[in-house]
Amino acid sequence: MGRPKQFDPDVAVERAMGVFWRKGYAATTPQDLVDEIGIGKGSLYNAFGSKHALFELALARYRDSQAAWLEALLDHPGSARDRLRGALEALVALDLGDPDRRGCMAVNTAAESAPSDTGTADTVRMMFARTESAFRATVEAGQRAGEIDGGRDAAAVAAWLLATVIGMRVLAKTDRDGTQLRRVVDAAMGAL
Amino acid sequence: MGRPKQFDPDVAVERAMGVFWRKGYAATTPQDLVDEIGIGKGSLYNAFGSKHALFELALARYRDSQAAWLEALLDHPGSARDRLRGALEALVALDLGDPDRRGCMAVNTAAESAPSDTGTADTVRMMFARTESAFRATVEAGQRAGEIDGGRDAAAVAAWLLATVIGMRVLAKTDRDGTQLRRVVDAAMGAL
DNA sequence: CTTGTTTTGTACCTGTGATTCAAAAACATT
DNA sequence: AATGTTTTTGAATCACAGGTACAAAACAAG
Repeated sequence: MGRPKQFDPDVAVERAMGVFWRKGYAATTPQDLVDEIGIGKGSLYNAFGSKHALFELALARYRDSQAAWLEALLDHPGSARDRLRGALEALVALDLGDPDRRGCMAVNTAAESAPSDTGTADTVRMMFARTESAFRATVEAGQRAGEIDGGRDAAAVAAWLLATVIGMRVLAKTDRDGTQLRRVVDAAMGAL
Repeated sequence: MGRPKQFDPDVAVERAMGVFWRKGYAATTPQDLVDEIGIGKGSLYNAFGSKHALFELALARYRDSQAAWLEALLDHPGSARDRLRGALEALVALDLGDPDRRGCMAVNTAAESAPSDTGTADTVRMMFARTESAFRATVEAGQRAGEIDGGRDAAAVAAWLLATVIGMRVLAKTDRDGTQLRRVVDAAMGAL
């Protein structure tokens, strides 16, 4: 059945994800990719077809891992408010801990490519929808537990939390010391 | 004093702003720019030096016009809450009214270029700071008027409003019918 | 009307982006 | 060992990005 691959495509997608994440789609060159992945151009195009196809794989992988990460965080034991605060603080720590300050790959992609690239826009929308759903479930749990005002529209609160998080992840790219981000978390939790 | 320019540099910067705004920095070519501005390449490079220099001018123009627009909105008569809601709704209308769904050029730039391009990152930070200041002044006015809880940290609330707006402008690029955006406004005002 | 200055249009150039191709290499099957 | 299939390597391709060079053109000053 032919010569076996000398590299793991999953690893290659993951490395590609790192490059696209840091540099953005348009600014990433095939040379950047082969340098990072450690394979030849022929192998890359044989395996993935095009830069854009590889990007879609990388973005889908980002979406899945990121969404799972957030969902796991919100699924922790504890009160709904604590879980929400914990998730926001974890996001702040994640963004501030990244020496490259890449922010969120989905947000970056939305800003760079949507709506002209409908394929990636769909993937981004999908991730936003998953995030919003996770927030909504937590908010509704908080309402049932009496921690959050039941009169509020949970769907609207979830959309607002999503917007807050997206904004934070953009701010993470320009905020140097993180005070701005921490303020956002405090004010958001105070407003909840 | 030499041959006079056959084009208005201000108009040229404004048109360049439109192209960069729609396509992003990396994806915009000098050819795109001369096509849109309607001048030759020689004139473009003679007048502006480089693609990047022109981008900085375009971004600075965006920052000034956008910040002034928001400040004027928040400076309207009426209660602080009404002014805040009015500003958010105006932003929603602005974003949904754009057939290209370009969102906010500063946000797009932050996502695409910060923090690797420190020059543009500074311009973006400057615009964020102006926006945050305008929000803060409005929030403080609301606190003095008793419309907003005086116990809240106005700076934190302003940062949180900034994050909310940034998030909305990213969502504007993927949200098709605008229901998501309107929900964000409702929930944010309800939480204030 | 000459001179000096600045702009303009066109041609040009170098590098690289994205992709393809040919041929050799590494397997499985028979 | 011969064959068929798939991958790898590395060169080659082709267009275009980003910018430069230069001569002609359009002005002001004297």
